[in-house]
Amino acid sequence: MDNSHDRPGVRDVTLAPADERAAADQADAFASVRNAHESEVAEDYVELIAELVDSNGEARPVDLAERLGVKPPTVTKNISRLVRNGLVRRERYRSIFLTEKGVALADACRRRHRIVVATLIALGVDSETAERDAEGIEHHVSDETLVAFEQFVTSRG
Amino acid sequence: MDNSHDRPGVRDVTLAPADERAAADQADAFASVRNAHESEVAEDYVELIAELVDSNGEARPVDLAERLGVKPPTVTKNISRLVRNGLVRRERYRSIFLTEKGVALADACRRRHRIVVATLIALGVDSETAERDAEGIEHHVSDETLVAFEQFVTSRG
DNA sequence: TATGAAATTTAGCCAAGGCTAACTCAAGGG
DNA sequence: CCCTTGAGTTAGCCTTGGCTAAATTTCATA
Ligand SMILES: [Mn+2]
Ligand SMILES: [Mn+2]
Ligand SMILES: [Mn+2]
Ligand SMILES: [Mn+2]
Repeated sequence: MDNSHDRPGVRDVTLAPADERAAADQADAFASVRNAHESEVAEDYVELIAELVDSNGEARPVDLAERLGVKPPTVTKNISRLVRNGLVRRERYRSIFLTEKGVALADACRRRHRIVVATLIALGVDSETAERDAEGIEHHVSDETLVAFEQFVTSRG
Repeated sequence: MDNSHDRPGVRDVTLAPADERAAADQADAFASVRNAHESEVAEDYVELIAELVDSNGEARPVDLAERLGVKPPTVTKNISRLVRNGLVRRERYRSIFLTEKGVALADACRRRHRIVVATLIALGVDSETAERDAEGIEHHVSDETLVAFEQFVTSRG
């Protein structure tokens, strides 16, 4: 299929690698998703810790576990990773608090969460479903897409 | 802390269970996300297998690996799970094909994928970013949200 | 202040989904 | 017809993030 006349200036040479390019782009997209997965737990935890600190003055593992729908040992294990990554501070058998880095991440996540929920609602999704879907969607919304969402929700009262 | 008797209006009766309700809803949302994660690989694989069969007449593990950005042994292992779940058919050292169940899932996933991409583009996201973000977002879009997306993209030419 | 309940952590299990190294198989060219 | 080469698989490793059971610690209160 010779379509070199379709795009003057673009030679057939581009055709063979076009497939490879597409494959590479697709691989990149999948890699991005896998990458996002690695940050998901961290993001949800710091977001939730920030919420609990705001409303309760502290974030207890037992409350995190209840809100996340997991068992306390799971929280302990995941918190250890957050400590390793410098996102939270912990004293044994006591509550958990965010480091500065953790606060920064939490703020960004909360903002993104709100914008995603607002966008879904603006698109006609009911608020319960919006909240539920947003919890997963948020982690895959790039900065650029977030800007588009923001534009959309603000540009309509 | 038993304050069940000093109730000047709403405070105690509604607040205590309201919190639990909110916590339970939140836990449900997180559980949904974890659940979606378990289907993600299956969805991406059958979607990709369908695409490869359409364009190449067959889906070879080596091509799946290239498109997914993973190594061949990873594909082999994941395909084994898909076989276990009745989504694909395989003869050793040969190509992979979808079962009826796999075709059904692939069709649904491809449709959803297209709608999510179209929605992002309609919201002003450029098509590369839309494609990239959609690869992750799609798995967290509920049926109801998908309907809203569909409405949105069709109701604007 | 002693004790028991609740919270937290530890230990040890599991499945998913990545990887590399090494092996097996299929197929085409010489 | 063999042999090389590339595709596919197997074996075995790792991390993540779930779980249960059991140990440990804190804290309220009797
Ligand atoms: Mn989330
Ligand atoms: Mn969130
Ligand atoms: Mn996907
Ligand atoms: Mn997809």
